[in-house]
Amino acid sequence: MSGLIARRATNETQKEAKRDAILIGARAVFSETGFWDTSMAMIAKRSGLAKGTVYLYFNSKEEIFLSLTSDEIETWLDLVDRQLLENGPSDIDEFINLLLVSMEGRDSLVRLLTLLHLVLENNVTYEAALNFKQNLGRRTLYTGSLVENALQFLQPGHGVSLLLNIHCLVVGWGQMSNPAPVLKEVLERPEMAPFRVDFKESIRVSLTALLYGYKHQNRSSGLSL
Amino acid sequence: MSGLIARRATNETQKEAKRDAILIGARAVFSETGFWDTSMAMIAKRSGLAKGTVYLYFNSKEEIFLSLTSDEIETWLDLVDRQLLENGPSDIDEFINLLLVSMEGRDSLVRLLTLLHLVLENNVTYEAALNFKQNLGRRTLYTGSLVENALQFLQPGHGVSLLLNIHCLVVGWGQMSNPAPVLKEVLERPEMAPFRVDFKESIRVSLTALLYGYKHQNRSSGLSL
Amino acid sequence: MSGLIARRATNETQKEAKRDAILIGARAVFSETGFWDTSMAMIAKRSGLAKGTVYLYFNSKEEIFLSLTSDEIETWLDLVDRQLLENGPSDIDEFINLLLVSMEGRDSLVRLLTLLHLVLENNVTYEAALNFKQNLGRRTLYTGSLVENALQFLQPGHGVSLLLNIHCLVVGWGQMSNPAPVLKEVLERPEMAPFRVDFKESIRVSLTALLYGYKHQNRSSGLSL
Amino acid sequence: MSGLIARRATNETQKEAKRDAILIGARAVFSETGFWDTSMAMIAKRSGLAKGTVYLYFNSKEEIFLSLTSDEIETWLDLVDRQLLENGPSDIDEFINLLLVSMEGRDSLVRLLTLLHLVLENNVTYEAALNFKQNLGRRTLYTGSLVENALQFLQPGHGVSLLLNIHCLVVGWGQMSNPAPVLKEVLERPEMAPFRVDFKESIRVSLTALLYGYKHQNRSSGLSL
DNA sequence: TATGAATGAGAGTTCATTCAT
DNA sequence: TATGAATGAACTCTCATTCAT
Repeated sequence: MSGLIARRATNETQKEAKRDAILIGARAVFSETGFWDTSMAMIAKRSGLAKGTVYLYFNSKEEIFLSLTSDEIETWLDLVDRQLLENGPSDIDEFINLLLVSMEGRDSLVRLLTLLHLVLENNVTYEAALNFKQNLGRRTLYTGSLVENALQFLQPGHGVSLLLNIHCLVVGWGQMSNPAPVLKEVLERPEMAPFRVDFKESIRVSLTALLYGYKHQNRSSGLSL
Repeated sequence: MSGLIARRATNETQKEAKRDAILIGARAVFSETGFWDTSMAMIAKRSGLAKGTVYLYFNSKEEIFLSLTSDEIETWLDLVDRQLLENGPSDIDEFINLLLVSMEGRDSLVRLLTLLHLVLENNVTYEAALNFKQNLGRRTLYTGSLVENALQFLQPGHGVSLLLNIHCLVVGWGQMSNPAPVLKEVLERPEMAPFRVDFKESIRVSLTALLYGYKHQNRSSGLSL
Repeated sequence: MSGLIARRATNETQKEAKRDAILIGARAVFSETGFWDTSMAMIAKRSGLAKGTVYLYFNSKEEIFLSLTSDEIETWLDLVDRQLLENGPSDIDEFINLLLVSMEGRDSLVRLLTLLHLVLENNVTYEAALNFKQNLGRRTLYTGSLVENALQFLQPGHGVSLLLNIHCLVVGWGQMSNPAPVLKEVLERPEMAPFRVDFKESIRVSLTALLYGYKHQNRSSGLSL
Repeated sequence: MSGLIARRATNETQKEAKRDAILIGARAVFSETGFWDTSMAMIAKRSGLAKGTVYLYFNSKEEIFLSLTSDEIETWLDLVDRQLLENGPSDIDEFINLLLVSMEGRDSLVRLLTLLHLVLENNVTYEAALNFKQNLGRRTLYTGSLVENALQFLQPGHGVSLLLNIHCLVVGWGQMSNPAPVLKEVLERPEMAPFRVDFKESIRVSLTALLYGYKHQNRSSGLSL
């Protein structure tokens, strides 16, 4: 009996392993070749599977992307949660530091977030989109509540708003600080200095102003976020 | 007669007119079909020209996009400049109102900015990228200086930084508030309410906090942006 | 059943068969339409395959050509070898007869050789060129040694040189004796008589003089080829 | 009156000059880019004329090629004629030397001859082909007769045959000694040594054997060429 | 479940040729 | 006569997707 169950479990495990193999392969290829220039064939080859097999697990390149992004966001949120619970930052600067540290070495997350919006425009089924959004929605609500705990001046519900705001900043500054090769070359010209941007520093400055602004507003009035 | 586009452009003015015809066609197709799904053939057909003719004026779909974006940004900056000079907003809320009004009806600008970063990753020559950036760079520096005049608490050079910041917010909130069709459907579910976002309102809130934050910082200390 | 080409080639033999089907189709189209005016689409259609399928087996029209040429040359060399071993020609005239007989009905070989040099100028990868040359190189060295056996007055190594010389004559006279349609029409005019050329006869005459010349030189002196 | 004639003459001269400009431009582009990869647009640009203008003088790229080739062959034949008349070579080796010297620095002639046969397969009108062949035909008959004078063992009419034979050798060895870039790389491998070929040396060896062979045959019998 | 051969629509791009100016 | 803008057919090659094995 336990043998049977084990065998079933093993099969499930094997399927999970194959899914993971695809995701791992896809992550590697995306980061090397860029999302738009990678084909399903490349992902299959990198995963050590046949093209047809990949289609047994994902309906499209876009859904692979979605799954990958979901994982990366969750991992990051897990880390943020842990830090919020452990370190209990009590002021804005500590909170921002915590965030910035949590983002270190997560270039690929930034890249994925940057693409996310556009990837969702094609080849994504309702089911996949729903699943993605519900997962992350729940996850975000939870982290949002932790954020509200950390930053006492936030009104209820504004933890999530802040997270969305951070998402915007990450996407916006992420794009600007990771220009395409041609642009990079252009930006190296001396007159382009005002438009060269450092991701971490930009996030820090914007977020600092934003949070002090919120705090100030909430103190001086009941202005809603 | 002058309104007609010449069958055969024989001077610079007529060529400019033909270029514009292509840009107008392209804008229409981009907005209906989305950038990624429009082909040069579609642009040509919509402009009433042969495929080969389009290639006489632009090297690629991407360069058409760039030209279009450049035009739209400039038109918008022109408007902002005019408003700043005429209305001379003297406080943050007036400034933000001016900005928001200037953006009304400019959905296509938002859409273009949202794509800009990714479009630049393909088929754009150094020359095209340089031309684009230099034009806009100069333009932005000018508007930046006007902004500094309007918001006296800004340090020199921070006008441009603020414009970049606004760019980030526009891209970030623009993406979130214009979800792809599948996502839109998903977001209509009741539990998704916290993630439904209104562009104008979100920009207003973020920008307000950001600017009050800046002002506060600059008043209380010499903290650099 | 074995004669049929499998819908889907699942093993090496079937794949070889499909490759052959493409080559057969290509040969037909080349000879009807001429190499320069045939497209991959035409080859695909003639082979009863989809365009994409042809690309699974060959990287370009040029590589199909190369493969075809390689096959035809090898078949011809095989025949020459056999004849040399069986008939053991012992004088120049017998040798030349043997060669001429071996070329009968090989118009397509002549045509291919005539184009070979130019086809190699485009779309041929190093690998394809290397493979082609190594195969034929080995093959030629072998036949060259048989030729040396047959014509005792040849010095070691001169069998291959003679084969190259023959190649030159075949290409040169092949071009002249197979003029393009317009030229053919022009050559029919009476005053063009001196420039009308018969392939077989021209080869015979040139080769005879060439070989008697060699023989003479080698007898009277040690003059190297 | 003379003014009118002069003006007409000038116009004719100008037309001739324009024709020449095209030919000079074409020669340059052909030698840099190769015949197959040059377009009419490139020839026009290089000649400093508009595309349409080129079509006023030539019907196609191929006819430009033909005209160019005709010129180069004639120039070469002129040189050979002069040498034959001045130096009056009386034996085979002197004759061959004369020929080889006359070919020095004429790589472009060799290249043109190599392509001639294939170029004639497309876009050449009957008139152009006729004109080409008649010109060169006459020219060749004359040089042929001079050759017969120089090499006394040649029968009447065999001067032209010899010239055709030389044409064959030039084309054949010309192709082999000027391999396409890929082939060149392949031929640099050590095992390819037997297939590396020097144009001048190969021509000399082949021609020597050929002529001694002819001479020998004609002495010992009445065997026709 | 896994494979990878086969498909074929369609994208980008070029260029000989025409013809309004 | 000269121009060069405009054309559009044609070509190569890719790749998501299917499906026989």
